[in-house]
Amino acid sequence: MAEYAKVIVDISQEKLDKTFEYRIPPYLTQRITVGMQVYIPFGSRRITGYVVELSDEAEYDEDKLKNIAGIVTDSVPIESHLIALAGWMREHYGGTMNQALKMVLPIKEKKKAVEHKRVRLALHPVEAKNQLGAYERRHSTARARLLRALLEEEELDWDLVTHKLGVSGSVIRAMEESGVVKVIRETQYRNPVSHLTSRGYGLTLNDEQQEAVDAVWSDYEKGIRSTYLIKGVTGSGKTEVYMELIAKMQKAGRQAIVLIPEIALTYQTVLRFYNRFGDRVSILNSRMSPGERYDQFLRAKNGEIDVMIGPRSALFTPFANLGLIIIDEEHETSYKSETVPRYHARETAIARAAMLDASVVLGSATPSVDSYYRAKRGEYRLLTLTKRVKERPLPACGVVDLRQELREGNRSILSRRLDGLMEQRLRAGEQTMLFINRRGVAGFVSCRACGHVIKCPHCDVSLSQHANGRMVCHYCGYTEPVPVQCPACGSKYISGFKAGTEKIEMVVRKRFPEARVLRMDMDTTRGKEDYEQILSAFANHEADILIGTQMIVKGHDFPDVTLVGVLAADLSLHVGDYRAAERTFQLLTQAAGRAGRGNKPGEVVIQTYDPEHYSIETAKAQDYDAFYEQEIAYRKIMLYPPVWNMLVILCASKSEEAADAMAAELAAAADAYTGKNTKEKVYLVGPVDAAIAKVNDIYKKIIYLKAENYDTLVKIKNRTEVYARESRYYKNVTVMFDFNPVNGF
DNA sequence: AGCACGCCGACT
DNA sequence: GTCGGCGTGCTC
Repeated sequence: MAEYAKVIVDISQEKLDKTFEYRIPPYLTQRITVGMQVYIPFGSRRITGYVVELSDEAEYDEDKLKNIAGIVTDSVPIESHLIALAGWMREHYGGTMNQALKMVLPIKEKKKAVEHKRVRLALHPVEAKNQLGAYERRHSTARARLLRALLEEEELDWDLVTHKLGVSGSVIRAMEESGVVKVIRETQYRNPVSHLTSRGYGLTLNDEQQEAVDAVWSDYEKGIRSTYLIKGVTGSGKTEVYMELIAKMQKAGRQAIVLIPEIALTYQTVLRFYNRFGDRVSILNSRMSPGERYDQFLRAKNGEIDVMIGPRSALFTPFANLGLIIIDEEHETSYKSETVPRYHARETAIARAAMLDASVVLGSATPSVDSYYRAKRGEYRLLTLTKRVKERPLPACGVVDLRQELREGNRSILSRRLDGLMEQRLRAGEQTMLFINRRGVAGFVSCRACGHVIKCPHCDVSLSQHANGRMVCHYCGYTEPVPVQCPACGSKYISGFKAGTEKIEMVVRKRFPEARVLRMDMDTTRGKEDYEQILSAFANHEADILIGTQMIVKGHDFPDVTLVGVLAADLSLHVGDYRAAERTFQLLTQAAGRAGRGNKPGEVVIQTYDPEHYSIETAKAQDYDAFYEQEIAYRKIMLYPPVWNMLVILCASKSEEAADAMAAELAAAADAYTGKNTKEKVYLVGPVDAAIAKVNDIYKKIIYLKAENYDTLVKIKNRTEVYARESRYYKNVTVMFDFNPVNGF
């Protein structure tokens, strides 16, 4: 029986991100297991923590060990494997154990939802002024500082006070006790999800669908657990395959998790699952409060449900007998977390499945290059669906060369072809969607006459325009001034590309004054409701033309849309990262998929300065395999993921000197380490400035490492992490790690 | 995070 | 001296 326990303190603070060792009193040895929440004496107080490890021997000084005081019984006991999974995530993605645990565990404290603390002036301004005088006379600088700020603005954010104003928590508490300020703790409650009822119907599968089900199920029955990639064209009925597999799992007494991109988690999608599984299904979404999320997790834990549908975070649903994890639209970049731990749901799902003897099914019409590569190598099993359940013609897809347009005197955003087709649609009472991909476009520099894009001579990525009139490579730091003439054709029409949705809206309104136009982008969609509202208004044909960024190309069916225009397809091609071509192909394919969802045939117009680029040519032909072959060849030559693996180390600091110094130290440390300790070749680039070198006065420096094996990079990360913690800059510099980044960096 | 401890300037 | 404020460091 284990006598000692390692406990992680239940406070999310980096300084406390380590385990503390406790002695297990004899009366508890039988009951304590990994994952339990326990009461522990900590300094002079008593707090709670989680048991993360049991051992027979003490590592820490035996004399200093204290006893575990008891078990927290009203908390939901958590599966120990979720803690193991948190450990795996921490190891593989960096960050702290606490951050990983917070991600994985159902909300810890039952009552306390997200608490937002604010500091408020509790006195009349007149009294406060007197008090301020008193503080100043007493030289209570911190108190005076806070009070002065509160006289300007009655209520301040707690974080703002503690960080920006530099007033510590103890000072605020003292002032609260003397009645000068009041700390407001507000919790946000939100409405629960509406309930649906089941119509409980089964379904018949076609041959292909049945084969896919059989492939997975026969493996399952033989005790084989694997990862399956279902590559199924749009409309081939992947969801039916998922549901059939879930039903089989359900009969076998095991549960399933279905991950769906948040954006596709619509009423219709959920309804299909409800229709099949009734109230054995639950959903999770980002609008739910931690409490609601906790309730759903509780239901899963209590065995009230068998299927959980939700975005990335639903992966951590605490099912007792999880048998299947499905990831729909597995190519979606939203499966990669952008906050620490920067985990990828696909990889993490596979890790969790391995711990629980479960299977993983990935599905996509256009799989990620990563997954397809793994499937082709036999790491995943590839299953293909080629037949469309409802036979509908693919939309006709045409490419317009914008260089040609310019040569022939058309300088408008709309090509003549697109313009003409839009007019036709308007007359026919059909709808048009115009799509511009603007995200992450850090101002690449291109020639409007010949389409030439200025690239880094060393890195094969486009240079980004910076405010100082120079262009910078975000991979190696190479820099040169923006040229006045195009180096390829000599034209003076060379500049950073800018064309926003607002500008397009203006142009369209002017050109088609009679049309009803909707615009959807970051500016018009403040909240989730705006988003839904605009899309449903358009779906109800309350407008003729919808203009938007990538948010309009995902989810939602618009039966009356028969024309989709992609205004500048290459915009996403020149974001300086190695996934640009993949992202472009995916976006074009999705955009094309919006045309002709109803009975009328659709048409797609792709406008571009770079019509010969393979991602555009293959998207036009809707030929995934052709795209994949070109793309994987490029990744192989450049040793980019998935062929090799990449680790990005980010150093962020308010002080540029500190960030530079830390980055330099870490680069040197990583370099020295790889030279000595890894047999295989490791490439290190940097430190260089991040794509956005300064955000909110925080400077960002980046180091890139490439190695064939992921584990090598994990080792380097571990080594660097330790090194960073020992550095004298550690206090002032945040160090983050990102493996195989997906959304640029 | 929160608490004790110890330093330091101001005041009886 | 000593009182109170504020920064620092530690918590198994």
